[in-house]
Amino acid sequence: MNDRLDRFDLKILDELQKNGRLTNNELADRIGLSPSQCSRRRSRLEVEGYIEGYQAVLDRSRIGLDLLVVISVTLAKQNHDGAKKFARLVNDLPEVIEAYALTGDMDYHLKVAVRNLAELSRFINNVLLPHDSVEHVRTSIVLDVLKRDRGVTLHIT
Amino acid sequence: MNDRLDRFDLKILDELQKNGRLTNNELADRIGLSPSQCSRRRSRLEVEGYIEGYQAVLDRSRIGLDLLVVISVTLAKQNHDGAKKFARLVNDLPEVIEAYALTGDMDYHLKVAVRNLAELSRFINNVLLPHDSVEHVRTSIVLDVLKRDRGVTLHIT
DNA sequence: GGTGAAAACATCCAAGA
DNA sequence: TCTTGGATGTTTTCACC
Repeated sequence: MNDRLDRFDLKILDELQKNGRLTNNELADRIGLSPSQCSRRRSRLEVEGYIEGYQAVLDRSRIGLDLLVVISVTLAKQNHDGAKKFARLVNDLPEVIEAYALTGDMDYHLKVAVRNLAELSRFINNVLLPHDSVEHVRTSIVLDVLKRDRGVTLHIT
Repeated sequence: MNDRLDRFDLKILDELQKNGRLTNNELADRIGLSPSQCSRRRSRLEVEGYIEGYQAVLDRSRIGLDLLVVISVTLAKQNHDGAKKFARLVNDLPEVIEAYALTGDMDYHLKVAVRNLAELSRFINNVLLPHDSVEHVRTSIVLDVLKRDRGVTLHIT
């Protein structure tokens, strides 16, 4: 699995999770390797798929998306390809940031960002509920973000 | 709110969400502005807080974290500063990627990444449940990721 | 795993639209 | 006021050690 990653590779991944725009010079300072070595290792980590990409993280509320909600969705059982249709749906909906299929009764979780309650209401009643495959939804509003996604913790020896 | 963002700014944010390591030259090609203009605007978007940072996105399963789970946590009601203690706890736990306080009965949602079921079991029984403030947990395993977080959709005029 | 040099890039400033 | 193009220092990357 990560047998091919030594402690330098792990440190590079760790630093790039914290700041994805670090230069090879800055990486070199932080991990104690030459810049060219960092360049080569980083490029390898990208090519071999350890690094899937780099993302700018935006302040959602700064651009008007003040409401974050988690919507639990139950799909109708009868419809056999309802799951596929639903997957296509959530991928096409710009309000949906993340979507997971889960074990348990409430089959799906959607993380959704909208401007306000009016838009949330419109999204649920005019977009989600009318869809064939959707049987039931339960909406929970995010009151507080206790921990934001800053990547995984890498156990560096 | 975003009155101060014209369509070029929005396009820059959009492109940087998709690829956070775009150079100003690449940005310039994509949005039709000079590289120096892109540099200036990007720096302004950073300083003014529209861009919070840049993150490398890792392939979790490639580094051994094959299990993604959503844990719904109910806190004990009596303990008045249980919420604060819980917030501190989840921030200290490396397994927890995201944590939200929600409206509704199941008060908190944790997104957790672990190596396997043994580690999940250890995390729930030896870490989460023994904590004072935690009353009840319900664990849902992520069976499928329908949509990954690639940032929000910006409505560019 | 490091070095050095060439090419690409970021950033700043003077000047134009 | 917003934008451009060129000057200058940095960064990336490659061949080579």
